[in-house]
Amino acid sequence: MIKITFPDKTVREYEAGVTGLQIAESISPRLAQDVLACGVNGETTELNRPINQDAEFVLYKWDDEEGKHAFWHTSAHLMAEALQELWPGTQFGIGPAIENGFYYDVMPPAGVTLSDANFPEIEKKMQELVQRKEALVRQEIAKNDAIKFFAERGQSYKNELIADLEDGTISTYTQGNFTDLCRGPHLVSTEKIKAVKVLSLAAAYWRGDATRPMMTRLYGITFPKKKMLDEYLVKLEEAKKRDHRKIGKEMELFMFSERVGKGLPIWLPKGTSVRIMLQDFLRKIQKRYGYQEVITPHIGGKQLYVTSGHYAHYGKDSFQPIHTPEEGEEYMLKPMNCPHHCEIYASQPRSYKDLPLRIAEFGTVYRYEQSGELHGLTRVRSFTQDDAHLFCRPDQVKEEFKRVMDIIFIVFKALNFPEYEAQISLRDPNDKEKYIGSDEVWAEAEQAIVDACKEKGLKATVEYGEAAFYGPKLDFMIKDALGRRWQLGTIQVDYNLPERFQLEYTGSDNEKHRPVMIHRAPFGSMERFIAVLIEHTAGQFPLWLLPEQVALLPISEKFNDYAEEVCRYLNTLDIRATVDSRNEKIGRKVRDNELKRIPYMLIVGEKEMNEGTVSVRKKGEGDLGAMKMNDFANKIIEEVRSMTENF
RNA sequence: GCUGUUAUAGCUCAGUGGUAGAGCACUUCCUUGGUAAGGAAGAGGUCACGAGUCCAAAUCUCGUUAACAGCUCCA
Repeated sequence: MIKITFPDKTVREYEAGVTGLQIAESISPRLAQDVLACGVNGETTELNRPINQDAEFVLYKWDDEEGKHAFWHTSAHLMAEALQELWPGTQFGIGPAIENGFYYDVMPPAGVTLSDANFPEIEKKMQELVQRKEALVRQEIAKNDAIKFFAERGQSYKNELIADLEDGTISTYTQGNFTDLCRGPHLVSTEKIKAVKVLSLAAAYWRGDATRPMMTRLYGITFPKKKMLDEYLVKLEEAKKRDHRKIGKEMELFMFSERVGKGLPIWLPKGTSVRIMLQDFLRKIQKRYGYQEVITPHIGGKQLYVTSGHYAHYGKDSFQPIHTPEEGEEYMLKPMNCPHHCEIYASQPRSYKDLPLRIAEFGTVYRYEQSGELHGLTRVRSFTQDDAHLFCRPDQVKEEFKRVMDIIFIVFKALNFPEYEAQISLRDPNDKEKYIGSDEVWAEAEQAIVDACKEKGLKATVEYGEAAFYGPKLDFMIKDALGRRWQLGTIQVDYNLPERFQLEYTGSDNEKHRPVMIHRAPFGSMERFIAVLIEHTAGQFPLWLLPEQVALLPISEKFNDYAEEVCRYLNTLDIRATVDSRNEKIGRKVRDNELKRIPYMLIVGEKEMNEGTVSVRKKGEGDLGAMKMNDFANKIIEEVRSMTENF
């Protein structure tokens, strides 16, 4: 007998060799039906693998990441099986489960080109294969046998993968006639896959290497119930409606012009208004946290970037230098604000008593992003960072770091971004050559970040090898409407620039010391932040961010005067209201755009005029009925206050 | 940058070798005061740009530019 410990710490005894499925059956038949995979001592495995010794045990259903993962991973195999049947000779690369579904990189046989026209037949074949209720059979295989097996089937990509694996750790999974090199885990059989959809197709380099052949990547998603697929597809459609590029156009927030250039956003009046409100909001907080705002030029002498080291690193991959009529004079568009700020620091002698020095700037920078990378407002070639550089003593790093985290938390809270992810990026411990600075300072800085997160109770994933070459960092990520992750807030510790710019301060010991620099941007960039904000709110910004909070619609021109009067009254209370000029003639005509943008609409006619009231409609809530002007004004003031007072 | 797809009215799109289309939006007039009203009339397009094939190109071919999806990249 062996002891099986469940997550709630209860322990049950089973015969040695019991499988996860049998354990599930012993609890309830319903559970046995729903369960997809199980965890044994922290390792996710198949339900039919025997358990031979005492173990911590957990069952994974659809709602668990591990369950979904196994489900989609098996689905990837199913799709591969379908492709093999439809186009024999197809070579397979890798086919993992991803956040939403799975993909498989394949190389169709010569002469075959896959397109979305093939999706229906692939789906049909997958469904047909599901009907066969094939079991997935795991087999441990010796390296040489594996190589021979896949070589016989012409699967050279698989053999390249095997070459990197250690003998004794190699396994395959077979369902029907399809055998794949795979670590698992999988479903016991494909029969649970009830709904399949091939979503899209794209090219991807083999192993992400641009010098290697380009494979066809097929994305798909599957569900245990047909209804779930339908719901997912509806959700996808909904997400597309929230796309910031679409809403930005509709709301006239920003635009692009082919003649101005790709990746160069142009902020329209309404977008500019939102952006200024956001900047003012952050200014208010930064002032409280001891920041001083500066303004620096959009270009800098080439020597500035030679000094900073960016010229050597990125010179060729940036916008090229600007030349003046004078021979040999070169300027570069600034790709970041740090060097300018370093010059500010260096402009006068600094004492330890002056530190930390916090220099902030809404600095517009220009980066030559590859053309295929450009994406709405989230990836552009000219953007404005809500940048700041903190120059501090080494012993102040942790404290400053925590203060920056506070600001980021305030921002996320004020804008209602509860679902951010935090990532600590540290050095690759095996490749210390890549990084600048001594082991000690790195260890110290990394520890400071980890400690700061711990002390602030922030859950962050740690990624090794993701640090910048000049220091470790903490990034905050938010997902857009389609679940793509974008980095917004960032805090980075930098030992490189102070060194390169020979920055110093005089310590209490009357000796010169080198300050530590912290780069930080709570929004990341105004462009990206607003893009994500649009997608999260579907364009319905918080009240305090809006260009106008209230639109007044007179039912007919007879009531214009009353509307104007109400408007003036609201304005005296600092409530931004306007009579919608498009509706002066006929009050009923309301443009979709106005309805999308403005949270409150007041409709006035004879009844209201006589009673001194307004008919209130709130976006998303509909008709709130007639309200006395005072009551309405108080309601708005209360609403705005409740959102802003905690900042 | 790479692979693929796309580009027609302000917006969403149809048109696939033979005189440029619809819905919404816009302008004017009529009707109606009530939350995306109805009717009539009208304006708006070198069909992204440049070459080529053809009697004839929005349509076919090539190139350019831009956008979209994915890959690679992101100081």
